[in-house]
Amino acid sequence: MQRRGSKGEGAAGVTIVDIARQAGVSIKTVSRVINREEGVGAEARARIEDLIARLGYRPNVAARLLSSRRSYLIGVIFLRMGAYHYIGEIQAGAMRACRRAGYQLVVEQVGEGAAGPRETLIETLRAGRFDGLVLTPPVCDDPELLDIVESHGLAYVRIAPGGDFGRSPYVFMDDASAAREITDRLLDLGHRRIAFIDGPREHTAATRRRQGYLAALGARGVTPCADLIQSGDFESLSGFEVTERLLDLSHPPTAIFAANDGMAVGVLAAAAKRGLSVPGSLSVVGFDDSPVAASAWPRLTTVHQPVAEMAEAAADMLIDGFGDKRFRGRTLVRQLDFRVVDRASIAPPRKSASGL
Amino acid sequence: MQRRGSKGEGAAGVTIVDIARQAGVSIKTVSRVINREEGVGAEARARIEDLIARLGYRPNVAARLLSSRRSYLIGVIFLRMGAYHYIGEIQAGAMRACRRAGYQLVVEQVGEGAAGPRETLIETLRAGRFDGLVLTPPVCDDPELLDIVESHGLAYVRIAPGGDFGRSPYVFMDDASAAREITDRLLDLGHRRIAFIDGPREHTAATRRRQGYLAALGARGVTPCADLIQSGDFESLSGFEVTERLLDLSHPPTAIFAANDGMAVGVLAAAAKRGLSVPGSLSVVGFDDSPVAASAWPRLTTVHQPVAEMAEAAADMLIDGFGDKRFRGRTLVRQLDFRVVDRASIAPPRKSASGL
DNA sequence: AAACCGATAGACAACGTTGTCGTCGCATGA
DNA sequence: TCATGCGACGACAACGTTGTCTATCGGTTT
Repeated sequence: MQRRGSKGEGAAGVTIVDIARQAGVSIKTVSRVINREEGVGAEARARIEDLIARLGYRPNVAARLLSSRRSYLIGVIFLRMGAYHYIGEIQAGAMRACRRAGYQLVVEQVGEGAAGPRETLIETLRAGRFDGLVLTPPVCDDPELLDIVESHGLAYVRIAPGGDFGRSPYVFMDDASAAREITDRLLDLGHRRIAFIDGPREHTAATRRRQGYLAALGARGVTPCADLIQSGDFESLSGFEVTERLLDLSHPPTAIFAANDGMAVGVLAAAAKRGLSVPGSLSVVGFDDSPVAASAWPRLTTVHQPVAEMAEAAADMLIDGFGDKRFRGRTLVRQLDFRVVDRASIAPPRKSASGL
Repeated sequence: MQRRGSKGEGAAGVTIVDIARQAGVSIKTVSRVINREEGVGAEARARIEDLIARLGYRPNVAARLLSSRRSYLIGVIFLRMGAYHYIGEIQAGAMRACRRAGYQLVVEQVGEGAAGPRETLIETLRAGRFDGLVLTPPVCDDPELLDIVESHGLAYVRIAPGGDFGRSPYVFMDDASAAREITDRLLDLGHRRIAFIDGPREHTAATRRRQGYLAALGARGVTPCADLIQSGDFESLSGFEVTERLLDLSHPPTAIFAANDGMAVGVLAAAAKRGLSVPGSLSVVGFDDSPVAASAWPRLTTVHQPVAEMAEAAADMLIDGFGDKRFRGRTLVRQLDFRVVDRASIAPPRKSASGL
């Protein structure tokens, strides 16, 4: 039928048949070696492994899929990919895990264009054959989408889900502790009037960050002042506007903690507009360690989320799970550590304000 | 052999055989319809198409690949994915094209970890079966990597390559014209002492931007002053430092054009530090329309690169090319339009300076 | 009327692997 | 001595599609 593709490469096109013939065994035996199955003698195994290495043999993914229904494909699902800064890191992390285990990573985006997330997800799942899925926020917080995935009988791991924790394996970071720790930084410097800019309600991580903030204040006996807790929508403009209100207060804050970096940049902008130096006259911290945090001015003190590591762990859990009868009933959870990134946007409060 | 997977879904698992049986034709005829081949009567075709739609049949990717060597997989190759802000847009764009044509997008990263880009690329190409590749900078500017791709006989399209233009199809944006146009904005406002902050030498786009800047000055008869052309490294800190030097000049610039947004933010910071209002006392423009540009203060006037569109066009070219005997000898090029994003960081120069 | 044609369609093998089942040789225990 | 069991391995079908080759049919040309 088809001619053997005449690649410019020597090694390409080696099949299991070639190995079998040269090793003087059946293809089934070679298959057993590849898949680490029992029932192959030590010397035959050694001979075959040596040949595989020498000829640079790689199993044909398609044939494998066709025969065994395992695709060695893991999908990462995003909602509107352009919008999030962390997608590169997620992919990089997931890819590390995939490559280690001989898997490939397929990226999919749902909810772009005319069709809604539901439709595109169904379409995606039908078209591609995935062994498992890594679900990112906010996809992983939509019960309806989870239903769809489950109805396809697909294994999946969520990254930083907002709730419904019993439902599937997931990886997460302790937002509350991180928020508490970065608030402590401010407290340690002597700040007492610390404002908090919340995120949108549906973003449950923002809520956990607020709780951490409150816990830190509580632990030092600082009573949180309602005026100082304002809500934003994670966009920098909201950070800007809220800050204007905050600075107009009769007794303005000496430090502002924004629940994400985007809003923190807005805080910086509002301060710049008023000629208020940061961190001299106002300290600012963000959350996420997004790229803007590093290029903002001054460089933003923030919390680094181990995004790549979370994705790597998620993919690892998925791959390990495949051996395990597809997660049957087990619920796995992995927590990863955050890190406070000390940069240049915080300093002790000016005397006048700190005195009190 | 294997039992038919008992999916929770009705439609999954429909094969070409089911369609053929219900339509009362052979599987080959169905195959012809799917692949838009000739030789099927109108009514048979209609009947089959109807069945395909009703049963929600999707060709099995693996079987197709195995049989025809077309994988319907397009790879996008990045170098260190975490590092660039535009990767989400690139993927989103490429995915649009893929989805339209029934392809899937596989993301790959080279040069991460111990192994160099060379090794990981070879490994990647050997493991995955791609129909074609979209190469992003700086991968697409490494002749050695291009050699590897070519030696595998793979079709590829480059996005914004820096040189070696005859070598393959590519898509690009006219950096020079864009730089010229944004410089004209400044000139139109009356600025004559316009500084330019260059990028790192290996970044060929920076060079083209500088040429555009020079061309704009030349067209108005403004002689560029060597003092006003300084080099940076695309990081915001370098923008800050260069600006300090610039502002210390006996005859400082009234406007600064930074070759990317990151450095432009640094310019803004340096101005803020000196209490120089932007755009009142100093106009600033950047390039790229990266996320920081929109959230900086004041919001940065910059050039929007059609990143998503370029990726979409690249994937389209690839897919179209497959029909065409794999690009045999043809060199295709597509140019996409930039757009100057007018925001709040430029204004006419103060009288004292503009007079001259 | 014979020969030929193009349009339409089907039979069958092939792609490269894994799953199932069977066989062989040899050691073990009764 | 003979069944019994076990470890090592092979034969063969199956996965779902496409490529190649061949057959049928109605109409046109000679």
